[in-house]
Amino acid sequence: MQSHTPAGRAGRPRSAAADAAILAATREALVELGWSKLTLGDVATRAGVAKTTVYRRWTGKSELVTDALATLFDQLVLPDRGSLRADVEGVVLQFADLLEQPATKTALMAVVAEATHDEALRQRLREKIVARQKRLVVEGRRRAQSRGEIPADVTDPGPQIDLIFDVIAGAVVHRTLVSCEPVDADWASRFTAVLLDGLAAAGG
Amino acid sequence: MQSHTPAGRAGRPRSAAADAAILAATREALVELGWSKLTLGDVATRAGVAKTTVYRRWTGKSELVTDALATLFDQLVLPDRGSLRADVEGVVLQFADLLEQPATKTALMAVVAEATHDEALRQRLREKIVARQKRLVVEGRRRAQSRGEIPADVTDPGPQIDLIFDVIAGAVVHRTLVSCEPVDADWASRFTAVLLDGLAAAGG
DNA sequence: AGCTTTCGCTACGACTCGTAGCGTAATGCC
DNA sequence: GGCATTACGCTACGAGTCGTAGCGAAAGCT
Repeated sequence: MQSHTPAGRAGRPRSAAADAAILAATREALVELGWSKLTLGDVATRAGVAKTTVYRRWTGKSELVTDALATLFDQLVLPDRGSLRADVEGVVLQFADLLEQPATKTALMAVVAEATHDEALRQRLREKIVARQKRLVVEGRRRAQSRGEIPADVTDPGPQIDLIFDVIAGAVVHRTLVSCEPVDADWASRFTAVLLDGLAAAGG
Repeated sequence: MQSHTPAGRAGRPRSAAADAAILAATREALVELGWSKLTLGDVATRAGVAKTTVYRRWTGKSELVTDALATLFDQLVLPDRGSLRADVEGVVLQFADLLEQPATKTALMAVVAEATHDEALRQRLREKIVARQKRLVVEGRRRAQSRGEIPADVTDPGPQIDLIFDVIAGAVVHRTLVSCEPVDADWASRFTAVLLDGLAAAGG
């Protein structure tokens, strides 16, 4: 949200129900209208609140959509499927499912586009989406190490984690949204094989 | 362009100079204003033409920006650096340079975002960008085969070409625009190693 | 020449923008 | 309970953009 209710603040507090209604209305409007035709006035009407209530909490369309998008990405989890390979395939398919949702794909690309010339929005995107989802890579690595599938870290794992994250997320996004081809079980299997074999051979 | 001059058509032909001026003005406006603040009226003013002239050739902002974007992507070539590994690193760095240009990054993401809910625009994107750039992968493979670095095709190479294209383009785009980290020589080297070793081990 | 099409220009109604002002509702503090 | 404070819904506003229409003039094909 744009502003948490300051602790010990006098006066009527912001309605949490209004926050939720606005975010839900934003996701709904993204599906029906897409980014460019989405208006904050329309979102307010759908949410059953006044337009001014939306503007009191978010400074603009970009910020609102970013927060609505974050609620969608937080659906992602890393189910334990028993092996590194199966875990990666699982997260690839799960991410692809998320990108199949019209609200997700429209919002993600539009926010990234706006962020290219808006430093504050870039920061928001990093905090609420990138940093939160990178946890999946960290967790997957940790699990694979505890299973003995990959060696424990000897050097700083940061760069490798970044590389893996960009390759997985980038490839899935690109195939789904730019090439407009489906990410099915076969593609996920072939992609995972290339990634894991490449990491094993190249040594990170 | 939106409409080629029909052959053997009577009357005054469309000005090719106006086409070029409009596309150049669009690239310029994308840099300064980004997608959401770019208006066709402003583009017309910058190009030194009337607003109606723009609307006669392109049906909307998305189509115009897509064509302006295609002129930027057509800068990409595949220099022969002597080995598959060097060729891939070269194209990765070249693509990263292209995405450093403000006009490219803003336009690419915005067009993809609009394309998620516009089938005609998706088609235009595939024709003018995706299909044209996939040639780089095809050419790189052909060269590597003629050098004997990889075996000649036994099965249909189509799926592998698609996979390679999405992994390369996706990873570079994601690192540059979503993670907002630079694609330098070190990253390109590590990425290329993972990709090529993975393809060699996984066998496509 | 004569015909056809494009060009620049102006104007138009419709829409969205983000903000301001009002009276009312809901809460914390005393 | 009463009061100060803040959020809320509503209405209205000027500014800006949208995409289109109509006009006379310019430019090129046959």
